[in-house]
Amino acid sequence: MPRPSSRPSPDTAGDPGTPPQTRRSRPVQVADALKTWVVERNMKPGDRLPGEAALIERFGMAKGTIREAMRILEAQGLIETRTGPGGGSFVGEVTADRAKALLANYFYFTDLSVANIYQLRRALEPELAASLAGHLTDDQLAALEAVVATYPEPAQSAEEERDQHVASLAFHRRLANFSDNPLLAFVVSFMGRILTDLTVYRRLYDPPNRELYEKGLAYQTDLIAALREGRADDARAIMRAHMETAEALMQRQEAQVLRRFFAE
Amino acid sequence: MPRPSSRPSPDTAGDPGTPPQTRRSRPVQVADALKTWVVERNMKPGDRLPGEAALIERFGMAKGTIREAMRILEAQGLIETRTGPGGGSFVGEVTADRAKALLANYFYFTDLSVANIYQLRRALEPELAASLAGHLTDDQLAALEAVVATYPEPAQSAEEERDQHVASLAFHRRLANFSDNPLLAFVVSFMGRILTDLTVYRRLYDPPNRELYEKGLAYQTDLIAALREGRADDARAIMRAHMETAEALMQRQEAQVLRRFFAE
DNA sequence: TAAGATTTGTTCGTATGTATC
DNA sequence: GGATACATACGAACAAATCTT
Repeated sequence: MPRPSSRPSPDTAGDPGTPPQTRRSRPVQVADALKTWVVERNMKPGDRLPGEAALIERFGMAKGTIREAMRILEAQGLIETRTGPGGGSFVGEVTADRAKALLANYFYFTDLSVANIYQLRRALEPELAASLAGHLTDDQLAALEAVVATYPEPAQSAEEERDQHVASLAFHRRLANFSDNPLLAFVVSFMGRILTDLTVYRRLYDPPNRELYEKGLAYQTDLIAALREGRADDARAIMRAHMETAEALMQRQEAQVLRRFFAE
Repeated sequence: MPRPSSRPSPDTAGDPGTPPQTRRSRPVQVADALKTWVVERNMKPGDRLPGEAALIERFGMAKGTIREAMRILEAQGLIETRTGPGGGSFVGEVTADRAKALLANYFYFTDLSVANIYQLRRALEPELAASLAGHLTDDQLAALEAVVATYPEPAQSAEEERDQHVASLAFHRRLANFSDNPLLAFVVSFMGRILTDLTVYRRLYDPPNRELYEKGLAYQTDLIAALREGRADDARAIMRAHMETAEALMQRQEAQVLRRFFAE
């Protein structure tokens, strides 16, 4: 049964002014078309896209091609898909987690050092703290205090020291998410994620430095007080000092950032 | 011709300890498996992955399923695919541009204001300038001077003012890419991209403010001199002052960040 | 509970396009 | 130009998930 092969040739003569540069596959074309379609109609997360059958008809392409296009959009977090009646594809909000995972893949190939990350933390987190001073609700302050309360005694080993550092990072990520600046929140939280998930702590010998530990934790109570009382300059100074301590802790543990892909 | 349908049931009884949470589709499973495969074997960009036929056999799945998996990886920039003899799929480095595009999609749903972006620019770019002072080659300095040379006369209209601001952003992005800190380079460059591509400038009336313009451009020659002579503190101060001027310019023009999806 | 309807998910076989030799 | 090796695309059937009755 010979099919008519009505598929239009990809290089249909015309359009000499726009060299197609890298000729894009059909699934990519469909994905791009759907993207602009969503933008033009100003669709919002949750709005439904045409079903497979409709898209097959509208684009005049086979089911497999359409499905590949949907997987492309899904991989970027732009749509979600459900089976069953009432199912279909829907505009999906790109979550912060997904955006961080996609960005982490970039840094899989472009390695980061602890020093690289702390250059940004030193610049950003003091500003974050200052901008939050006097703007946190009691609930938010309580949430921060709850994190502090989880810390156990001073670390007895490098492993415990690591655990405490991870817990401290949770404090910072929570703080970041209180910011009303989405970009600042994202960048700070992203660094926290990298340091939490991707960092290996090498120092398995030598006793923990108790003084360094206490300096590393005491700041949080002071910081919360400054935040509550709206002392922006104090909050900034406290955070700045802490960043230096934290970086020293990381260096002392010979921490390294690992290479890894992220799924979702 | 009845096919055997030897497809294994997705919920093959066992494994009660690991509730599969959100059951993942087969293409996603394949994509994840390939990701860990690449990481475990420490493969590098350009290394070749098994061909379609091999993957079909290894995973025991149909061609369409495998192809959807490849589109997922491709959409994330993790592989590239070529047709023809010697073709196939290859590990592909995630480019900075692609990472920025994926990240920009996140901020499509999480709107940014000019003030949001400048909060980070004020914190980061002075540090960037300081860290670069005394570390740039003559070629790099010449490249910066070349950008400065492209600026025309003081703007006669808000439109020209916009053009000059865009040109100035190019200066900053170039500077960012000279950094040996990939994270800092990425964040600064990303902000430059957003401001360049996504910003609309509203002020179409009122004469440009000549004094503001001159302050807005003179800094670049001073900055280059400070960079060349290794005066880190000066470079920081110059950049800091410029950031304030630039933000004022944006506010004066009532600039706004647009919503838009990015393709590649 | 069960049956039916609806929509995506997966498979198989075949044909076509593309780059290399 | 022809042969080869690979990805790309098509179409029809079947499977699975999920909602409704």
